[in-house]
Amino acid sequence: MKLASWNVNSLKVRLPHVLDWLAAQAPDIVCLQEIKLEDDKFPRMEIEAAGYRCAWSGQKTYNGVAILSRTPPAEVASGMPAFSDEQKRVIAATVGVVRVVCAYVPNGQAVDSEKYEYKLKWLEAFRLWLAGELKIHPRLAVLGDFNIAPTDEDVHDPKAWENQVLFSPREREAFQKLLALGLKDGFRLFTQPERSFTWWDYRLNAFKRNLGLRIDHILLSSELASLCRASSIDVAPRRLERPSDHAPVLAELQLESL
DNA sequence: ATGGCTACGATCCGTAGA
Repeated sequence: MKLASWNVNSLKVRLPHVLDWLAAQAPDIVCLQEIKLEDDKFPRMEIEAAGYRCAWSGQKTYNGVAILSRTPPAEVASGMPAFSDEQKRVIAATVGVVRVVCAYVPNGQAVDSEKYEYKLKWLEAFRLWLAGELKIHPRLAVLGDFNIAPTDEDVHDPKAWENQVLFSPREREAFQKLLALGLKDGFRLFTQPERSFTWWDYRLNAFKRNLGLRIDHILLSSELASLCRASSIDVAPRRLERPSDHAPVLAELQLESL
């Protein structure tokens, strides 16, 4: 089973890229972030025609998340019950034997901003909610744009990014606390190329120069981590005309034994 | 030089992203 996460930065603009990518990679489950669509504008027909069923939680202009899967997503839930939020950042669904959480963690804007405090509060609520979800669903996969580069390896220039949003100590600590729930960073279960990133600024030719960050992640519960056979970042969509600024991250699970 | 792109919804610039 192939799982993927991709911040598409507007599903309206990126739908052709998404459809091409589904055909090229044939993932079983895809979590999308920043779809930036109201619910009634979701391109359900086009995605179903490509062989996927969908669950989504959208809003106008900002945020919005979706889960696409070959088999229909069941027990769909959006948001976190104990954290009321206008912003559509979380959707969860059961696909086969796996519980999937798709998350778009707040960006945080700048370390001295209100949005940064909101990000940290959001992450603490997320941690508490995931702790409960893990107890109910031992086969849990948490995919999304975390807007946190966990370690120096995940940043093209750690010195320059020191104390900046996306890499500040409090954010990285919040990320480690998610891992402390018993989740594993799927990408780091394997030896990976140096300078592996999932996001590159649109400016400064950042992609061509590989000036990126690894901020999109697939976190796996212990049970799923033990079944994970590969993980990678597909940079091909970032090379296309009018790309998302994020590339998809993938993980493969061997579930036949279940 | 505190910018540089891109998407969006508002108009022909401001907000937000990361």
